[in-house]
Amino acid sequence: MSDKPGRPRSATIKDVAREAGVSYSTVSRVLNDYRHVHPDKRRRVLDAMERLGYTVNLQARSLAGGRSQMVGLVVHDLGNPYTAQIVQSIDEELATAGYELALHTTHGHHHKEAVYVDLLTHGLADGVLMLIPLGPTPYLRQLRDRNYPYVILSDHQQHDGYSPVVTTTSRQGAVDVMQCLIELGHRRIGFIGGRHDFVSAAERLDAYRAALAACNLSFDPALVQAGDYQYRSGYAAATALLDLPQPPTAIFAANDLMAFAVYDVARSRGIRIPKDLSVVGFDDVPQASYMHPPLTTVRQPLIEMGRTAARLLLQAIENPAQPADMVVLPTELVIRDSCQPPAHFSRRFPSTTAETKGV
Amino acid sequence: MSDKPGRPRSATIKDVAREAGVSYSTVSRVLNDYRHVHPDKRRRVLDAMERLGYTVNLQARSLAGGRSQMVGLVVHDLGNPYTAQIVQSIDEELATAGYELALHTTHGHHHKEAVYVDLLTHGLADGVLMLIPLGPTPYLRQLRDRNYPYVILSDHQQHDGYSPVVTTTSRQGAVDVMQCLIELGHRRIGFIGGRHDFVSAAERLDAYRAALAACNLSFDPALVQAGDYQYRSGYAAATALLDLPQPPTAIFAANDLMAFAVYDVARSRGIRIPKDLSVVGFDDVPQASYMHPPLTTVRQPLIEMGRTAARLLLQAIENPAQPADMVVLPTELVIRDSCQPPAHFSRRFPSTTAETKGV
DNA sequence: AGTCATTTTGCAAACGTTTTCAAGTAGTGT
DNA sequence: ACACTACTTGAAAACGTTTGCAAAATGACT
Repeated sequence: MSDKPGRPRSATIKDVAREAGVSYSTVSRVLNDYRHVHPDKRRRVLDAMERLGYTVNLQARSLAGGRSQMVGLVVHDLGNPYTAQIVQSIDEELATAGYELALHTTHGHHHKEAVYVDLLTHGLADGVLMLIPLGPTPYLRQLRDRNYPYVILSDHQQHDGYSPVVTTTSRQGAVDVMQCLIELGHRRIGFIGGRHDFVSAAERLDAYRAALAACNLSFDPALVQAGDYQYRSGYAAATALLDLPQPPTAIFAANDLMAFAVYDVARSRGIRIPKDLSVVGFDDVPQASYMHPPLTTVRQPLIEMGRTAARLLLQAIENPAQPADMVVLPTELVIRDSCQPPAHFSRRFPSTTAETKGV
Repeated sequence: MSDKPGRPRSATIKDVAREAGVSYSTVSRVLNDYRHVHPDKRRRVLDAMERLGYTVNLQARSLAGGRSQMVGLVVHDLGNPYTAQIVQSIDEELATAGYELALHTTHGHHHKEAVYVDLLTHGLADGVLMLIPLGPTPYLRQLRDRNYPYVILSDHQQHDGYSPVVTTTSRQGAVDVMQCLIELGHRRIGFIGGRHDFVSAAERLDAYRAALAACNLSFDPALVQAGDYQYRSGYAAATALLDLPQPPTAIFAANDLMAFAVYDVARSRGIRIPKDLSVVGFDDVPQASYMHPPLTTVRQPLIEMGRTAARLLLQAIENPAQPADMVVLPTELVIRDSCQPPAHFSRRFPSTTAETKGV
C-alpha cells in the first residue's frame, strides 16, 4: 500500500522457493524441466509460481549461461513491403520455436549495422539474422571467428564464401523478364534502377544489359533511369522515360513499388497498360496482383526466404559447429496482364527483322 | 587457435580493467560517464576498450539495475500495412532516443499478450508499447500497480481510465464517411465490418447505424456484411453485397484493405467506380492513393500515432511518477475520386424524399 | 605539520538465474 | 542387514554489470 515510487520487485525464484518450501535450485530445475524432481515437490513449486505470479527473468537466465530465447534481426528499412513481408515470416517461424525477435533498423545507415550486431551478439540474442543489402562486410568475419550463429538474408547472389546465406535466383529473374519482353517483340525497353548502393540494383541492371546484348539489341543509355526502390523515384524515372522523344514500349522497374509509379504516370497521360505500354516489376509484393491490370513481376519467395533463414539460424543455434549452408531459392516470373506485344507489332514477322532502331 | 566448440568468451569489463591497469569499478564508471575519474585513467581505459574491442553486455547491465535501453512492442499482426506503418514510426522515434525495439507478435492470439507483457516487463525492457485491439485488459492493472512504464496505442476510443493511451477520433471518422455518403445522395449504403473481436470494428458498425438513424434512414441488415480486416473477407463481403437483388449504391469498408477488394469485385463485374458504385475505406494506408480511382478514405495519422506513443513512453521511463496521459489524434476524411452521387440521383430533389425502401 | 574538504579509487554486495558438486534418500538384490 | 544403484536435493559458484561504502590520495587552508 505504501509503496515507494521505485518499482516494487517482482517475484523471483527465491520467493517461489520460500513459498514452496524447497531450495531455489529445485525451482530452477522445475523451470527447466529437469528429470529427477519429485512429483510432489514439482507440484508444490508449480503451485507457488502460480500463486506468486512468477515470471522468469530472461536477462538473468541468459546471463547465467542459459539461452535468451531471443533472436536479433537487423534490417535496413521497415517501410518497404518487401522487408515487411520477410520480417513477418521470420517472426512466425521464430514464434513457433519459442523465440522472440529483437528488431533493429539501420534506417539505411551502413555504419549502424556493426553497432547493432555487436550489441546483439554480446549477450542479448542467441543468434542474429541480417537482411541488409551488404557490399563489404567487415564484422561478419568476426562473427564467424567467434563461432556466433548468424544467417544472412540477401536480395542478391554475391556472397563472401563463409557466411550462411539465404538468397534467390534474382539475377535470373531479371534475365527472365527481359527475355519475356523481347520475345513479345519489344525493342525499346526502359529500365528503372534500384538504390545505387544495393548490390541487387547493380545485379538487375547488369542482367538488363546482358539480356540486350544476348539478343543483339543495342543499349540505349537514355532508356535507363536511376531509382532508389521508392515510389517517388519510380515516378520521376517513369516520367523521364515517357518524356523521351522515342519512348519505350515496355518498362522494367527494379521493384514493384516503382512499377506502381509507372502505372500512375501512364494513367495520368492516358497511356493504356498493356496496350500502349508493357510494365514489369520485381518482388511480387501482395499488392502487385491487386493492381489494374494485375502486374507481371518476378516473384521472390519472400515468405519462404524468411522461414528458411529462421530455420537455418535455429539449427545453427542448436549446433554451432555445423558448416555454413547456402540456400538459393528460385524466383519465378509471374505473368499477369500488364504486358503484351508492342502496338504495330505482329508476331508473324520474325523478331530479328523487327523495328530496332538504336540511337 | 585450438578453440573448443563452445563460444570464445568476449572481453568483459574485467579484461578491460586488467589491460588498463585499473579496477573494474573504474571501468564501469568510465562506461557510465561518471564524474570523478582521473583523465589519465579514463584515457587508458578507453584505449584498452578499443584494443580489446569491448562491447557492453546489456543483459548484465540491466540485471545490475541499469537500463536495458530496450523497449518492448506488442502487436497482434505484422502483416497489416496499418500496423507496419505504425511500427516503423515507433522504430524511428525510438532510434533517435537511443532505444532498441523488442518486437512481439501475438498473431491474433489474445492470451499471448499477457505472456509477452510479463516477459518484457520482467527485466527485458525499460517500457512497453501495446498496439492491440484490446477489449478486457486484465494485465494492465498489474502494470499500473507496479508502476511500470507502458503506453497503449489504440484504434478505438474506449479506454480503461488509468492507462496512458494514444488513439484517434476514429469513431468520428466513420460518422464523417456516412455523412459524406448520405449527403451525396446515397440511401442504400453497404457496410463491410472488421474483425468481430476488435473494438474498432464494433465502433465503426455502431457509427454506421447511428448515422443512418440520425438521417432517418432505415437499417437493412442485408447491407451489413461481416469481414475481418483482411482482403479475402472483403472480397467475399463485396460479392455478397453486389449479389443482392437490390445492391447498394455505395460501400463503406471498415478498412482500406477490404475496400481494395471491393474494387476488384466491382471490376470483375464491369461495375464502374465511382460511376456505378461509390467506395470508401478506412486508415489511408499508402496504397490507397495509388488505386484507380484513388480511394476516398479516413486518414488515421499512423506516423504521428507511433511517434506520439513512443515519446509518451520515453517520458514515462524518465519519470515513472508522472500521471497517465491520454492523447486523441484527429482523423480526417480524405476525399479522393471513388465517390460520387448515385446514378439517377439528382441533387435537386431534397434527400428526404429519395428512394429509401427499407426491408 | 595538522586539519578538512574534495577528488579518486577499490572492494564487495547485489541483480536472478543456471549449473556443478557432493551429499542425502530410497529402492533393489543378496 | 549390506552393499549398490538410481533418484532427489541443497549449497555454492559462476555470468557481467552497477553501486554503496569506505579507504586512499590530493590539495587548500590554517
